[in-house]
Amino acid sequence: MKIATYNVNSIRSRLHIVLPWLQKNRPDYLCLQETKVADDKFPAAEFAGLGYHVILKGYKQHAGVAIVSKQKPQKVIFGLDDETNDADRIIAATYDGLAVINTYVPQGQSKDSPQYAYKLAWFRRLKKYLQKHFQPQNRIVWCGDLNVAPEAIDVHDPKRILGHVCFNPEVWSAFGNIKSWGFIDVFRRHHPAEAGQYSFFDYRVRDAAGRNLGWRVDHILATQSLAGFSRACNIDLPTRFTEKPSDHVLVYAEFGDH
DNA sequence: ATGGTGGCACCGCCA
Repeated sequence: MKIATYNVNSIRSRLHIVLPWLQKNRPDYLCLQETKVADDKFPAAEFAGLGYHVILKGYKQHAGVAIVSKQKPQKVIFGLDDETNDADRIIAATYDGLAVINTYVPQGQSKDSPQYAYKLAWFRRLKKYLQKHFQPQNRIVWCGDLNVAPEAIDVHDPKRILGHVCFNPEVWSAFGNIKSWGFIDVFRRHHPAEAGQYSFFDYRVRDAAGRNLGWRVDHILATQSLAGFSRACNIDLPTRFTEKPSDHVLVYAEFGDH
């Protein structure tokens, strides 16, 4: 089983990257974030043309998530299933005993902003959601743009970046609280202590990708029963070195016996 | 250095 996650920063502006990647690599699942498109304008036919199903939720302008899959999803949950819901930030589906949870966690803007409080609360809401809908002993993969760099080796300049909304003890604790529910960082399982592997490069930093000035904020996590079978997890840097790239790159993992 | 770039919406906002 192959799964990938990619913050596209507009799906309509990234089809020239996504469709060839799908065709070449044929993953079972591709989780997309920041599709930035309302549902009726999502380019679903392009995915159907490659033999993929797609479930999606987005409103105009910001956020938006989708799961592209070979198999038809059985049960789909849109949003956090609470009052605020945030259906354009989390979408989950089950496929024959596997649950795929795709999230676009709020970035948080700055530590003194309401958006940051919202981000921290978002992790608490996610914990409730997991407890309500899922069980950690089952096969679950949680992936997406989680807007957290978990360790010093996940950013290019930890001393300078410390205190950022994606890199500080408070978000590490919020993220750790979700992980402790039952998730293992699949990338770190295959690359323990390896620094310099990033999934996000700020557009505003000159030649960020060329100079490898990045952050690892896009993740693939899995519950123990699934993570035990992971075979590889890698960051697809070439998705950054193309025409009109997203500021994120694609991350992919493989599970199973071949 | 209080910018920089990019995307979508509108004429700012979020990242």
